[in-house]
Amino acid sequence: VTIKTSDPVSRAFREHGLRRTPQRLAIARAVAANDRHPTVQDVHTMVRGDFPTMSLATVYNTLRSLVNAGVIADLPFAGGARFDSDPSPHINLVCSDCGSIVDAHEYDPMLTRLTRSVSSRPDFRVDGHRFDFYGRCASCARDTAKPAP
Amino acid sequence: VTIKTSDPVSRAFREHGLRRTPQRLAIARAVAANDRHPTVQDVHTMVRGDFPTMSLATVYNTLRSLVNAGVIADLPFAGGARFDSDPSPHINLVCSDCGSIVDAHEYDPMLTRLTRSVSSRPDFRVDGHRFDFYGRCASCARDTAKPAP
DNA sequence: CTCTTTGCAAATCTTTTGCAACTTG
DNA sequence: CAAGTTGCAAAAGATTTGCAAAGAG
Repeated sequence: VTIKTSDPVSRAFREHGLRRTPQRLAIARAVAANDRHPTVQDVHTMVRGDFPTMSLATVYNTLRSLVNAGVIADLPFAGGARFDSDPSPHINLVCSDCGSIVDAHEYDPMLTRLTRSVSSRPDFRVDGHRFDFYGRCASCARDTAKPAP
Repeated sequence: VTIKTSDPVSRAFREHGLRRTPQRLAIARAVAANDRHPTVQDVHTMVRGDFPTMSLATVYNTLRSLVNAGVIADLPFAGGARFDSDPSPHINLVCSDCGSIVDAHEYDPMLTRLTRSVSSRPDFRVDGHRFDFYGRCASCARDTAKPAP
């Protein structure tokens, strides 16, 4: 299989010394191309089209590698982990009803300052972060507003 | 069993319409008295001294009720949930080595402003939050600094 | 008396691991 | 070649659920 060597995913693999197997690249690209914060199952489903024999364990292992390399971020939830293709500081708006997770970038400057500040603490060496708000997205709030008139 | 009716835990139960069974009060007090962000197992162990027959399922169910009522916050992690007796906005410093979670309150004013700001969004109804930094605590950073000289 | 909670066991789910065969660097 | 990966199946945990008995309001 010929593999493009110049895209962001390939570059990230190079920089982090990850082996560039077709499966791993497909998994990394699937997450990178998806801003819905997919679950492991989601990723497996996305990739299965091109790699029908790929096992769920491989998806788990690869996602773990990518998280350890800092290429993506994982967001553990009670019902299973979600993956965020953007590991830089931003807020996640998490809907408890429909499970949607939307990035809010309006607060990035504030969070960047905050991260810098916490990173300079002598008593803690920062290497990751997570900023979540939980609640109801617009459409779920609407649904709940007038359920049984 | 006679139950004090004036402490914060009892009050929270009243306000949220939770039944005040001895088991539930003990679980709530165990979490309230612990600032280490205990796991479900931790809570079970703490309460077993007084209630030897209490099952893990009861701990799970009760903690869920308390989270739903907003009395405590849960922090899902890959290895299981941790519980935070302080549901108000603050930063958690999570050590990836030893698993310690320490509250950092220096940033509370900033987070309170941030929370107010996000809460006023027309497209999202906030009812919870989570602000984590991951990395190494002082003592784990020290251990890693000179492992094999 | 009614509805909730408890305790125990079984069931579900998510995530990790052991291993042999196969690839990548 | 040597070390890292893949697939598959089994294992390990974490969390939930079904039910009958007990308890709270």
